[in-house]
Amino acid sequence: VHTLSSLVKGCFVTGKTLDALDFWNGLVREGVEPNIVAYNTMIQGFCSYGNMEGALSVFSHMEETWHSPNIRTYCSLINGFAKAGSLEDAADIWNKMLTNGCCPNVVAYTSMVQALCKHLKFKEAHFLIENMSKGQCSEAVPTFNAFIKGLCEAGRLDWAEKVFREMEQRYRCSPNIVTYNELLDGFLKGNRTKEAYDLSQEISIRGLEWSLSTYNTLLHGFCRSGLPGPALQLTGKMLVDGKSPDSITYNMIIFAYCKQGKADIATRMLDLVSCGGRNWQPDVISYTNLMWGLCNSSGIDEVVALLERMISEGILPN
RNA sequence: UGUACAACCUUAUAGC
Repeated sequence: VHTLSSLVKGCFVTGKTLDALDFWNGLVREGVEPNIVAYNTMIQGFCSYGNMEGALSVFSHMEETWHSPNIRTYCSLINGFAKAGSLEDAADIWNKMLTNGCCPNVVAYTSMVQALCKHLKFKEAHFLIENMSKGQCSEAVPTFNAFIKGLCEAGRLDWAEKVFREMEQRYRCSPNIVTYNELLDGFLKGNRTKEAYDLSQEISIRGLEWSLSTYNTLLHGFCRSGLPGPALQLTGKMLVDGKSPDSITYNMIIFAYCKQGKADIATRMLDLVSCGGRNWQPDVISYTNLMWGLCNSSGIDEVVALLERMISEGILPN
């Protein structure tokens, strides 16, 4: 059984879902009796690819053979359905979990809050959080983060701010850098620049460290507002602070140049950063954006050439 | 020796 779990896990992490299924079917047919770990590995594997039919079929097999799911099983399924945007299915699993006498942990709460937020059920999400025990609340940063993100995305910034204050004062749960990044992004996208700035200062005051996402979030705000000065200043600060840009950083800058009609600069930037010993590889997004930029400023030939270059580098068009 | 990357943040686009 241990071998089965390992094989299945290996197949999933390398993207070979079908092989995972083959191993599973083969060994089960030969009389290997899957245990809870093997079942969870299979279910989590399917869920991580959004293959909820696959996950459910394993789950049914589990029920038919009288194997009890544990909290990990339920978490995988709820999270899978939350990501797939299926609130009803997530709620079904949640209820089944309670029926079977399995108590939700903070991971389960986080996924369920996500599912509710996707459907703008903020009152219900709040109610769910209220149900958590005191001890759970203090450990539930991701749960509050999921809630805050949902509120920000829906433009309910004031509500998000309220949750931000309450999580600490009422629930004794200190925000982390992710919490700050989400709010920062929310304020920037809502054009509440002053509050965004204040918040960015508060991070260091509170003894937290800016993450790469913090820089990227701010950079995106500057690029979006067409503020090349602050944007360049921030990339400078990034390097001084010892943070290496990633694909998100590069793609944002390339796109910003394209939007300004400066596809030539964007092209040079891509070449500069990806060639000559640099370790960045442009991805589909980089190329797509650059092609879009070239469409506006160059001839079709250049665009086609870039497309061919992308394909020759082993990146398939989406 | 097996689920141990089970949950939370940041980038483009077209179509519907």
